[in-house]
Amino acid sequence: MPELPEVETVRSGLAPSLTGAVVDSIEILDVRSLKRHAGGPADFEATLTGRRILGVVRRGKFLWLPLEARDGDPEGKPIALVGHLGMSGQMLLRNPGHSEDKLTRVIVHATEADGTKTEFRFVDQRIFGSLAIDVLIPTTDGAPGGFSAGVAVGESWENLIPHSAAHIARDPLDPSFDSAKFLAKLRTKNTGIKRAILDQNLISGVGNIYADESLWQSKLHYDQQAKTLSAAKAKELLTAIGDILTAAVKVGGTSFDEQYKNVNGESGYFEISLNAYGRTGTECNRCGTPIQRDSWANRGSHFCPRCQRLR
DNA sequence: ATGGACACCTGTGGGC
DNA sequence: TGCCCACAGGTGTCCA
Repeated sequence: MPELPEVETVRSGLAPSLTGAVVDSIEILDVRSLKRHAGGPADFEATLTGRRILGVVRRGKFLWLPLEARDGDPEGKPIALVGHLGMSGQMLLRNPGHSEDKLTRVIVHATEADGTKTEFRFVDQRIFGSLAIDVLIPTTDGAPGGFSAGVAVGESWENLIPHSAAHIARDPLDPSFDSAKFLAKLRTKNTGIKRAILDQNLISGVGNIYADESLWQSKLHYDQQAKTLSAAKAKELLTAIGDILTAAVKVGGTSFDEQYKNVNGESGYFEISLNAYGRTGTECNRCGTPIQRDSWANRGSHFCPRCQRLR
């Protein structure tokens, strides 16, 4: 469920507590949450325990925590704890002794830089999300691997990205996002516009909610071929994406059920301003026509059949 | 390069 | 109340 604004809300919530914190111990309640860790649960625990966390970084929907190097690291390569929330993941910070959170899969016990004890709890209903330790490699453009405003320890990890996230394009809130390059590439794509903006190799961070919202905002049908967009229309769409993601980050992400929570276990409020997603049958806020939901690519697409015509 | 189907999972809500 | 089906914010892989 979480898209860029939800993941950014989690990132900014984790950073003050976890930057500079040291991992004391790990509790693995469900090994399936570690399925993307190549070495298995025992290796995960051994590699993470005793490490200092250097920062909290995000690109698109991927989060990672660069870890302090130590003797015995394979090939002396820097590593990070990489997290993805999948459809239903949550990362909660709890005081020791806090009541248990349902569907908790992994708990990392840590001591913050000021000595405070804390618990980082990875909660995930559907287990499409994961935690894994991965090597960090240099970014191809030499710029920082992702977004990590604020506190940090050192900068040896700055221009690196986890190997498992290296194929993910920069997101539109990344200072190193190249708008001109994205727009040019978008207009060569021989595919529908929604498919294109959901392609994390082209632009990252956009998921089903914000895709539908951005297309509604710029009056585009989800199946409109990307290559038919004028330069101006493509730019209008990118502006809508940026504006909507920014607005959603400001209110702490979107949530309409128990599945998305910030690190304190609280929900966001963006649902009040959704114009298309989840509004099947209700009147379009622009023209009054009922919003339609089509089955599309094994999921749903919400749009106004009058404002967003296929051309 | 593109797209479709499917796999990975659990939980909830609606209809009957 | 119980059962079955549809549906849910994502990603990766295999196969035409």
